[in-house]
Amino acid sequence: MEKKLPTIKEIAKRLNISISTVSRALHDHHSIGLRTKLAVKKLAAELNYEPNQTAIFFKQRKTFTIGVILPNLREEFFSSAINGIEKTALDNNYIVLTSQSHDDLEREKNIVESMKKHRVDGILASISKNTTRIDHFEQLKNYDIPVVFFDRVPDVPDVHSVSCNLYHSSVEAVDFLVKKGHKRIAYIQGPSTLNIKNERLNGYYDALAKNSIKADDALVVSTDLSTDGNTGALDKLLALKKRPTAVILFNDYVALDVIHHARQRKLAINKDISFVSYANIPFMHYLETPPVASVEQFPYEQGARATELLFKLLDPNAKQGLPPYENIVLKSELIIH
Amino acid sequence: MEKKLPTIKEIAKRLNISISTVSRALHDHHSIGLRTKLAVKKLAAELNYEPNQTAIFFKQRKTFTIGVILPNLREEFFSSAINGIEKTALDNNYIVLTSQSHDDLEREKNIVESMKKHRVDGILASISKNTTRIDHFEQLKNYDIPVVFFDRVPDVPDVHSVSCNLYHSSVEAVDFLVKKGHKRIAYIQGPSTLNIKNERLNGYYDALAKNSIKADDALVVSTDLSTDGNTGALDKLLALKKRPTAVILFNDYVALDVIHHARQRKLAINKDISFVSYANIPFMHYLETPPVASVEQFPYEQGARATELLFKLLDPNAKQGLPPYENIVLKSELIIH
DNA sequence: CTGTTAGCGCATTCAA
DNA sequence: TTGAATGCGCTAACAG
Repeated sequence: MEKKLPTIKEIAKRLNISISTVSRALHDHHSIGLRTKLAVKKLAAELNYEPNQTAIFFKQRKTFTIGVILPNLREEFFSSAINGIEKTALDNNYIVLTSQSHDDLEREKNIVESMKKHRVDGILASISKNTTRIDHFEQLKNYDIPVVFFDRVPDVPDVHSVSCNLYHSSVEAVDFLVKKGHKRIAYIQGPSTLNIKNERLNGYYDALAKNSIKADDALVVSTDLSTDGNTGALDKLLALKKRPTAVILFNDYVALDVIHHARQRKLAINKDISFVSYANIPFMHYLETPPVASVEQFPYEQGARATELLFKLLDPNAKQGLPPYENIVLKSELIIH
Repeated sequence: MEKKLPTIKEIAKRLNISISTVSRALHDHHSIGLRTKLAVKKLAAELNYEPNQTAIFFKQRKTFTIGVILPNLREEFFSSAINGIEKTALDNNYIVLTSQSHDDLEREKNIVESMKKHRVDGILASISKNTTRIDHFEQLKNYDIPVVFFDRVPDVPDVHSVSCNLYHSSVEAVDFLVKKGHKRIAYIQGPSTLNIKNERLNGYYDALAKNSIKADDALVVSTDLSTDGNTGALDKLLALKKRPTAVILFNDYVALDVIHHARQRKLAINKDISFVSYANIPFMHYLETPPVASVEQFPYEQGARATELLFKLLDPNAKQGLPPYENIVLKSELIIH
């Protein structure tokens, strides 16, 4: 039942010329007779000829495909990043193979293997929260598959990356809250693996010091980003004799759970307690009581920049002049709502 | 700088046997000597041999890749669908190429072309709201690329599809509101292209009749799904002398805008006005005043079922017994919150 | 049980 | 300006 698609061979036969002539004609090779060229193109159009990309991929050792590995697509942060990636990729005639790790390291490894098998030309990755070692990415060097990490980047020197520096916004966040009159400012941090550089927490501590507020270790709690972890973290803070009046949250998804939970515990949000968060996803605006401020991390730009960097790495000409490892750092912004 | 990966040729040379013997050994072909087989496998392991998939794709005329075309990934509805698709695909050793049409027909066409070029084995699609003709999908028949539509399916008979019948839930939704005491029940419908079968509206009208409520055309308004369209539709209803006390909304994304807008207009939600919606995305639970009920459309299952159907179409053995066009219809469920 | 051969569709080097 | 020949890595039909 196989349909037989036209090939250059077919065209060559019909025109009684050689395969290579057809190939050249279709590629507008300089040394080709106008007559034959036109004839070839005409017949090609008639036959509805289209080159078999799999053959070309095979021959060129390129698939014009980039793989994207990220924790999940459910979070608007990552779907925005995908938009930036897709845009840049499509502009370069590349196509995007996306796969979700669901924050599972084993899955992440499988995806890498699968993408390697499929011979993607390069990979963009935002690592899972359980990824501490990146051997599965490192091995790709043996296959000439460059990797650019974005947003969730591993804390090692010898990788390419695009990320957002959250330090200054973290300072601003505390400043903002202090200016609003808050003195007991808590902080709910994420898993340590995503926090290695600790920009958020360092900013938090530095800003407290700057504002002459004594840091209180009881005010810093952790979540594993699960709903239980998120609400549990809030509960811990609410159990303190001296409750915080403001809480800085690891990101907007933590914020969703925490704000929801605070409502259920009958707290008057923005009165009893105020929240600041990270990510600034548009969705939050639908909440009746969104965080009073959120740190914009520019997912679209991160995705786009990471893709551009990957293309630079993929370009054999430009490759020479590149520094061994490029680490692009965007500046986050505190957005007051 | 090209790294040279080991090939079966290389293995053959080193072992002084033929290429085909190596190939067979690696595939556990039955007629192969145990000694040679082990030797081959041993060397293959040592050399870190991995078959070049692009060569195999080329030879087998298969890429083990399925393309997914959908309006966007931002909506949790579609990212859930992707999860169902990814799961099923990965279980079958397929990989998923996803692309967003952003509800733009031209883009959708480009994606189809691009996927065709990349020789995906099959395509899953949820069409854009501007897609009225599906020639760009139809032509894929000439390339033996089967297409299965899901959720947003074109209203033509000769396609494979998986969708969710919303009629009964629509009736239930009205019944539910009537039972709650509502008599003026409005309906905000989506673009006509996504509404061809009109299951929502038919259910609405039938249920009104069943409950002896006279339908009022002024209570049925439309949105193009943009934020302005959504809020404008509500405004139209609020401008009526006799305002509705309940509104059924095309989907949860319309609901987000409408509920937000209603709040801004100082309406007491669930008191002045109540909402019922479609999609039942988990995100809505974070709202302080989510719709009182929502119709579950099972995106994950739709994705999974559509993928299974696609694999059936891809399977040359099973293909024989298939009906020419399969249209799987799931039953939606009204979920009371 | 193993080797030989051909070919998938195309690009490309070498000859003419 | 064109053609012939080669090979990319692998599978499989055929032959021994």
